[in-house]
Amino acid sequence: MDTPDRPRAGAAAGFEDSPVFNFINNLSPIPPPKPQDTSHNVHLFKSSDLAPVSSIFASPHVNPPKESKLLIRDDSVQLSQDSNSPNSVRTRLGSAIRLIKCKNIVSENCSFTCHLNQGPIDSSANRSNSTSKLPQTIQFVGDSSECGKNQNADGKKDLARDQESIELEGALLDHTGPDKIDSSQPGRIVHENQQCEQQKDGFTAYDGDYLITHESSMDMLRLAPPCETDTQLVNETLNADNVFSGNSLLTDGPSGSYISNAAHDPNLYWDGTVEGPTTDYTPQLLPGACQSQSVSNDQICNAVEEPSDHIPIDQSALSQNMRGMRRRCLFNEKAGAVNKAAKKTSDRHSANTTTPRCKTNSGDKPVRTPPCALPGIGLHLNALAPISTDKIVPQAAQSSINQASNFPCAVSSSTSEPNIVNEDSSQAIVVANADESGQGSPKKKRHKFDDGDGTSCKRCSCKKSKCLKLYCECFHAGVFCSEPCSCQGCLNKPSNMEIVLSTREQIESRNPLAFAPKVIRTSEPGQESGEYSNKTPASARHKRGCNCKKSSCLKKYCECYQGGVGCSISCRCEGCKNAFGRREGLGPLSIEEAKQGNEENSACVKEEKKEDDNNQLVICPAANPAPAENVLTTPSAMDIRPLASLPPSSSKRPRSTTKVLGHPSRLCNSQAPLKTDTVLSPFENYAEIMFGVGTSDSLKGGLSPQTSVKVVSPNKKRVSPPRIGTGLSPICKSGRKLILKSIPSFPSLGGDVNNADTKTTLPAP
DNA sequence: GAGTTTGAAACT
DNA sequence: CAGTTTCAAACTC
Repeated sequence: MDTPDRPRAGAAAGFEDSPVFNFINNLSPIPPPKPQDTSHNVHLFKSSDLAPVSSIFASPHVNPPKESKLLIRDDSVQLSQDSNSPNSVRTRLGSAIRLIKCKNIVSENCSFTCHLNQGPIDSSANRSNSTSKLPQTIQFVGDSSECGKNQNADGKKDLARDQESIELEGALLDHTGPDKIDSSQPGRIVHENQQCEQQKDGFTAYDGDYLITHESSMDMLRLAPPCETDTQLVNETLNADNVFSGNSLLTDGPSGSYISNAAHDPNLYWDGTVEGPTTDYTPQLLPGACQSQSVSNDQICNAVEEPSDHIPIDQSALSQNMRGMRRRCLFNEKAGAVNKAAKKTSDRHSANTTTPRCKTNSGDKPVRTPPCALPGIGLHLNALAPISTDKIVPQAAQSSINQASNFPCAVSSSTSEPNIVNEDSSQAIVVANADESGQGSPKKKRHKFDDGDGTSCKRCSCKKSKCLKLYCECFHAGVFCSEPCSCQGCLNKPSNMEIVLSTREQIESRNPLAFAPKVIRTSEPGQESGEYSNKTPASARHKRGCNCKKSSCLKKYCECYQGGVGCSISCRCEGCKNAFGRREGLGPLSIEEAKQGNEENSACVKEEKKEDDNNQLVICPAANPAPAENVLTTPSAMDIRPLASLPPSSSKRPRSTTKVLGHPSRLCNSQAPLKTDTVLSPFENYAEIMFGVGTSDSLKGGLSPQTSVKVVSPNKKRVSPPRIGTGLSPICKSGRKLILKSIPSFPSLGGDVNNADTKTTLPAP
């Protein structure tokens, strides 16, 4: 390909002249020696495997439970200079970090030419000549008209379109170790501008990377077999820094692992796997040589699981990769099913690649993939299962937010801060994948996937609301719907970000508290277990109180009960028997009463048994509706409630280790006017998805319970928590939200002066 | 799994 | 703001 201007690694230059090199150049790619390894790989653009573009577009990336972790491989992502570009948007969906050049994503003519090198080059070189295949060329020609939409003169992009573009790009760019083409070779995508040199370490040896460059001068991406046309490409694959012996270059690495280095030029590396429509790609910026290294999950898996398959790994090269390796390994470990899951998912994906997974009918459930969490949106996501707060890629999120919010993309690439891929989110996704096999009823899924994390998919089953109303838990929670959802005609997808955001704004305008968490509770397990002496957690609070009539606040119909908090003055319930605390001077429930109430839920009984004697102290937090002051000043009172007393099967919100969204009590409202402490931004979770759930360094330390205490001081001295833009309280989510200030929301709530402290660089709306 | 109940959300 | 309708989750069978 046409990359005359690309700098070449010095080593590569010298190597170029070597006879071996020439020989290699003359060699045709050979198919991967070990097809069985392909199970870990995703199909690469086989034309048959390629889903319709629409399908690709249709697949959101948030909360993608089905997305194999192979897709989540951007262990290290760094902002490049490109990220500074207004056009550059990094989104983090699910665990994947995506650097997106919005503008350049799709070329004007929207055509992609992909040259796929199917065969790895055998390091032994001698054997390479046997079964060579010609590189496949795949061209995608999109609707130019639509493509044009992406590039509005005013710079405003159709968000959805961008999303599509992103996804499309991701799909195209994601290189894969296609099972069919090259099982072991995760392709490598290189942004056209990249002058970076990509190389594979000896460990991966395989040089069958797929280089994708923009075909057009601007935006086109091309997959080209490095060995094919031009020796330059091969040379590029050689990294001066790396010990890249000619042999290694030729070495066929079954694992197909590769590491791309941007030794010379901070350029974008589009590093991802292509897996049909759901493929998640991970563009990576490699600002520094050898600093950014990415190892695909499957590669790692292979390395870990199937060492025997690998050619002896060059230690030095391996060492370079160790970080990524370890991380991924750790990831795998956490995943529990780890490698197995990975394999399964990989296999599944492989199988899936041949089948269009997206349904176009509104009635049909579109295939969703993170941030969810995720994740995918994943993100989330969907994904996004338990996302650790400490590992996030805020920049990406910011970019996403900006884009979504029509904010000027002002992502600062200056962020030297290494973007840490949210391993946990990845993990979550993996777990989700593992669970994927057990797709049962929505309820089962709900419980199964429910991590209690507000960022995880709520597994809604909306039919008429299109998941754009508060009826939809996902929407309400601020997460994109994802695979586990059984909703119909869902519009709560990253691809519809504009709609989603606008709808949210609309709802918010009607009711600023609409998206406020129903219950806010500390996420500290210890706190919930009555460990309140030192750690006074943020109290569970009522947002607005329930209005129960028949349930007597003893069932999950009752928000309060569901949130594991007692009813408060703000409630309008009748015959309140809330085990967690009755409304209005009803006085604390006796243990018996509480138990009785809990026992109405069978699940609750078990937990009741777990309660220790301390329960008596704990049970009635809200029972005595303390004066507002008390509530504010003695937040711990409500927190005292034993974990056991939580609504048992309240699989969704109340979880010991997870934050519970709750109602800011009226008291809170009155006194602390819901200023952020009690209200989460409606966009918060979306932001989390995109941001990767709050992850500022400050947060990495994790907000200790003490932090929460600071926010709501028992001394009545209110320490304004860093208010995150939209009423985001550190209390709410263990400090995961600090980065969300940029998110426009809750204007009414925004009285907090702390807003000025926005950590994000995004301009407020 | 289908139908019912429930209460929040949305609507008027 | 109150009353009604709509909606989806929770619940029951």
